[in-house]
Amino acid sequence: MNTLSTSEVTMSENAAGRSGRPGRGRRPAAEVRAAVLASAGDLLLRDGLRALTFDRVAKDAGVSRTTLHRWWPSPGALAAEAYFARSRPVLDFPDTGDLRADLITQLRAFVRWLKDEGAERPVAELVGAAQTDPDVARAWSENYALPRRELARERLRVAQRQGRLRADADLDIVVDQLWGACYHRLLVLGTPFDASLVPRLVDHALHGAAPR
Amino acid sequence: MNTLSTSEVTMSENAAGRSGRPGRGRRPAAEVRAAVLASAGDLLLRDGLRALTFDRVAKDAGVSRTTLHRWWPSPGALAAEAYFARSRPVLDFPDTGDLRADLITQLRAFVRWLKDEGAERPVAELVGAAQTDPDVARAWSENYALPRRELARERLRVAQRQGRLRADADLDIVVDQLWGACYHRLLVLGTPFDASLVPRLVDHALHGAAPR
DNA sequence: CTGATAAATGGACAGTGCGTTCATATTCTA
DNA sequence: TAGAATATGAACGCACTGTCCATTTATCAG
Repeated sequence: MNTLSTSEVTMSENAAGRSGRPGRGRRPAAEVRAAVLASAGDLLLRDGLRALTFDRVAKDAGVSRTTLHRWWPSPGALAAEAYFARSRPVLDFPDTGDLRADLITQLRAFVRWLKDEGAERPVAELVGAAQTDPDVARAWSENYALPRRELARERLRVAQRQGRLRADADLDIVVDQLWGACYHRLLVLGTPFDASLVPRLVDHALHGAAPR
Repeated sequence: MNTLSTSEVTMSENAAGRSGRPGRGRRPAAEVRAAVLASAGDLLLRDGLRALTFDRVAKDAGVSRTTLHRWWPSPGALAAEAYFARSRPVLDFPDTGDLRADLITQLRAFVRWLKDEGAERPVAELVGAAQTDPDVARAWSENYALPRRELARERLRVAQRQGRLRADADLDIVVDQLWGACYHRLLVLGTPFDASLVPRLVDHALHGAAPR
């Protein structure tokens, strides 16, 4: 059974695609790029990563497939770029002086981004593709994972200097235990969770599970 | 550039494959199954999940491609089964009475399994494939992720009853923060780690990062 | 303004892999 | 031992990638 048969995939001619142009010749780079990213983003959100092929993007964006091969090494890499182009810029990490509150704020925003803003599937699929596609892996770490981890680390460093974290605390581990717990459920276990998990998660990371 | 060109993939005729048989007709089920799983496991370990196609497994195992379609819904699902057939059975969780020591033992075994026994790539690739292949997802959670989480939870429950964990501790979160931290680095960040991480990880989970 | 360069286009082709069907030969089982 | 189950080879259609090409047009340097 082909789970990706053509009939299942709705093909909505993209608005940005090919506005009544003639057949051939060079077109403005910005126009082409915008049409491609728009179509790729739509496809990723609507039908998932497996539906995002060069063939479909080319048709939907009104662009030659050759052009896609020219600029993106793989459909996955295009998907990653399209997703980042559309998702919000990285949020600054708040610093209200209250570490617990700031961690809850930021982590809750992360969970809501996943659960309420439709990021869950694209994120899971992109991280998934990154495991076998080096181009996706690079795009993901450079554009998303590592920058965001750095923001978290900075906030934790400040807290540590202020004595709100132990001097010997390993800040990378704290990050891994906060965000990694969410990714663990999302990617590895597939068990549900929502923003109500966040305060408990932060309290566990700050105070541990052992008796005081 | 095709990173999977035929020339790069060494094709080693599998030992279990087709020992000088005639062309047609039914063959012993056990023989066929063993040859398939052996070839699939070899391919997965040697060349990675993307190289594990029905075509290649069929040729390498000396088996008809039709047979593979009959018994496995996708190459990913076959890869998952092949990997579990070859990896060690789930280890019992030790209970020496020392929770910290037991957690370190078990988590260290996990990290060593990843890093020293070649499980890192197959695990990452299988979890990756699970994000877009429901059959892989099911095989992974049923055969690996959920059973192992249950073992960890049981050990934690005992500790909690003995007062070694707070009564209001969330045991799922503890699991997420221990194993999830490793998966976070493996899958999301792609940053290196080894068994020396484990004791710090356990101490953070037990006592938190905040000052006492 | 103009000529050189860069780039997008449609078209075609081969290669790989999936999914399916079929008649046939063989094993398994009741 | 008869009938059911199933592995086999072969073939076909389909989707997608990767690559080439000649042609047409945008862009930019001088």
